Amino acid sequence: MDDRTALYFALFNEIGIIGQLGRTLFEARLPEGLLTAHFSVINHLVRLGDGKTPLALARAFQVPKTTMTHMLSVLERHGFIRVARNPEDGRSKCVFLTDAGRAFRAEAIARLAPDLAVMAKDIPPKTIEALLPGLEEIRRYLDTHRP
Amino acid sequence: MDDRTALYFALFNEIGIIGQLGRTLFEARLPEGLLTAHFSVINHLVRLGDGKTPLALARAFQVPKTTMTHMLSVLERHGFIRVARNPEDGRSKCVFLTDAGRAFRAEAIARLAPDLAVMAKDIPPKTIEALLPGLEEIRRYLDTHRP
DNA sequence: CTTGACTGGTACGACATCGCACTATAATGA
DNA sequence: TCATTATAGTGCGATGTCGTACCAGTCAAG
Repeated sequence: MDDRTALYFALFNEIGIIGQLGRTLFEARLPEGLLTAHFSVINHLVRLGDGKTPLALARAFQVPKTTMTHMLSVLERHGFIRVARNPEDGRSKCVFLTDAGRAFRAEAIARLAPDLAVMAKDIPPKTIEALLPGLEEIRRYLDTHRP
Repeated sequence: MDDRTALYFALFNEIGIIGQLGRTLFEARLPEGLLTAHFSVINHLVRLGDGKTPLALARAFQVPKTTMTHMLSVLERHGFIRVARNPEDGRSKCVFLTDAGRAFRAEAIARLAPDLAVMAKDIPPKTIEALLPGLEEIRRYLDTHRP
């Protein structure tokens, strides 16, 4: 493997490990039976607005639509979302947040915050700020160059 | 959510998305039925030496030992590893790479290299080099502060 | 030794993810 | 209009992940 390949390979390796460890850490703070994947959907709807269709969400998360169907059913069972038919397209639906959904997100973030505060003692905010622009650039690249 | 929490939160968010997109990209280059998780185990054995026990691998990847049992059975079925009993502990086993396993890793990397070469046009190696130290620092922190 | 606690691995069941096939609705075009 | 094609969502089966319970082997106390 040549040096350049090794460099990019190392990047994805580090990111994969951090993602795994971070996910495990976060899920230890979530209510029983809820995963990071579920939180991510709620978080997405809060940040970018609800009313999205299931297919739009599946595309945003780069998962098959069957996976999204299942995730939404879990979220609906917990009362975090409400799924209504799409008035503009009879085939489609629209996903709306409920108050419980917003509360779930707020509480999950509040539960995680202390861990991040501890982490900040070892990894100062300056380090994070320095990393984010590069990571965002890579994310944008991958997002626009999907297979 | 206060600014500092938001900063660290954004970091894990970006890393999660990049991990997801990178994984999808990589798996499109792997043979049918093999996932990044399987490749990672082989890659780990090549880089850090084989002969590890299943439990040591499970800890290294931060997955339950039952998950590792399953992953190893898949790799053994493909002929990529050989599992022998541990001469030093009758309860335990040792995992060894086969030639097919090393070949699988080499081919997977070769298949991914062109994608990385294309990526390098938009995201120069300099950017990656600038990111890696910070990411490694975060990875080490999380690795030594597991729940 | 023998007993009791501990550790490495696995069997099994529950849930998550995902590909395939199918239905219902929409859009297109002859 | 009506037939064809495309799109949104779901049911189902296969596989991956993981918690619990269990067995076999090890270790430590006595």
